[in-house]
Amino acid sequence: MSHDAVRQKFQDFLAEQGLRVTNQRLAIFDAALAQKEHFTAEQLLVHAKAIDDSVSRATVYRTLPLMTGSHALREVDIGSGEKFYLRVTDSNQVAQVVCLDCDKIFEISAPFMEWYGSTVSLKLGLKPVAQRLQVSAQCIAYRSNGRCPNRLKK
Amino acid sequence: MSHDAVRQKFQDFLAEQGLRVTNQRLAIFDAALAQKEHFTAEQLLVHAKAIDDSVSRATVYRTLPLMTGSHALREVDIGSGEKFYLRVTDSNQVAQVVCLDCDKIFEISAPFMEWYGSTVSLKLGLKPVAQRLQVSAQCIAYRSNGRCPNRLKK
DNA sequence: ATCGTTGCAAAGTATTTGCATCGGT
DNA sequence: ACCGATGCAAATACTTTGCAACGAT
Repeated sequence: MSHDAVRQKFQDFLAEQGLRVTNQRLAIFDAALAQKEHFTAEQLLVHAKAIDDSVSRATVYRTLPLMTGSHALREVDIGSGEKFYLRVTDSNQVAQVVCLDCDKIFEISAPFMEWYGSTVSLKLGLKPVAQRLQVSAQCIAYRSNGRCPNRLKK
Repeated sequence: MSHDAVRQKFQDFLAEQGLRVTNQRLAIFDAALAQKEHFTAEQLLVHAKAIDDSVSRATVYRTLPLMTGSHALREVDIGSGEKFYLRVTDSNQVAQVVCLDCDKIFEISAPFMEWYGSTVSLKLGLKPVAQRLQVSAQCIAYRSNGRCPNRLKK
């Protein structure tokens, strides 16, 4: 789906919910969709401010649930204090592999997850809503020579 | 394994690390192992205080990593702000099913998880350390008649 | 002209830390 | 006696919220 189509879908979502289409919301939306990798609320604020300087941190936090609610973004929680977000491309059947050395998050497909969630939830009398699988791992390269090929920060 | 055996293992772990066996650490340990269900740091503080009133919040937070490090407890993060802990009984190959209606956490076995973690991590050049699978679901009973059989709070 | 939306700063929530004192070894 | 461990309160990190001004419909 093109950017414009996804953008339109977001605007339709806002309309359906009786919410207004504001410049700030669109700036945050465009900034979010431009990200190729996982990003935090704080990083999104910086990029959104570059588009529209009037965007505030509060509005970013208030807009993120709207974007996940309209399925434009997916929330990725790796249990590290802050939450990450990622543009929705394919399906929800993805797992995250988090490198403990370089903090990089890899997304990989996990086609069996949905089946598993359904099977197990129904057995408990529950209706599955979402599932997530996260693998924590360490760089083999880092272990052996002290350098992590994917290292970003620190 | 009996409580005494696990307790001894914890004390051995402390000794190995050059750490001291204090009354506070033992009170926190005993309180944690007495819990049958998932608990938070705050809940653990209450129970540990009942055993030894001198236990403080800071010591609970400082002791939790020691207990997970010695594999007496397992950390369970459901992405809800606070972390949960659970006594280790069997293996690590368990997944959590979280009911969005009643906040109850069900633990279920997921024997394929470890295989999956290894396969995928190695493909990325990573050494798997841990994996977790979490399914979010809703009570079917609650959806239909407004009551959740497992409801605890709220 | 409404009434939802915004920015700001203050508040909230979960957890961590500095420091003087305490207590295991 | 040494030096790690503790309680307390302050600090931190991320996110949420109250409120008066703003702006989309």
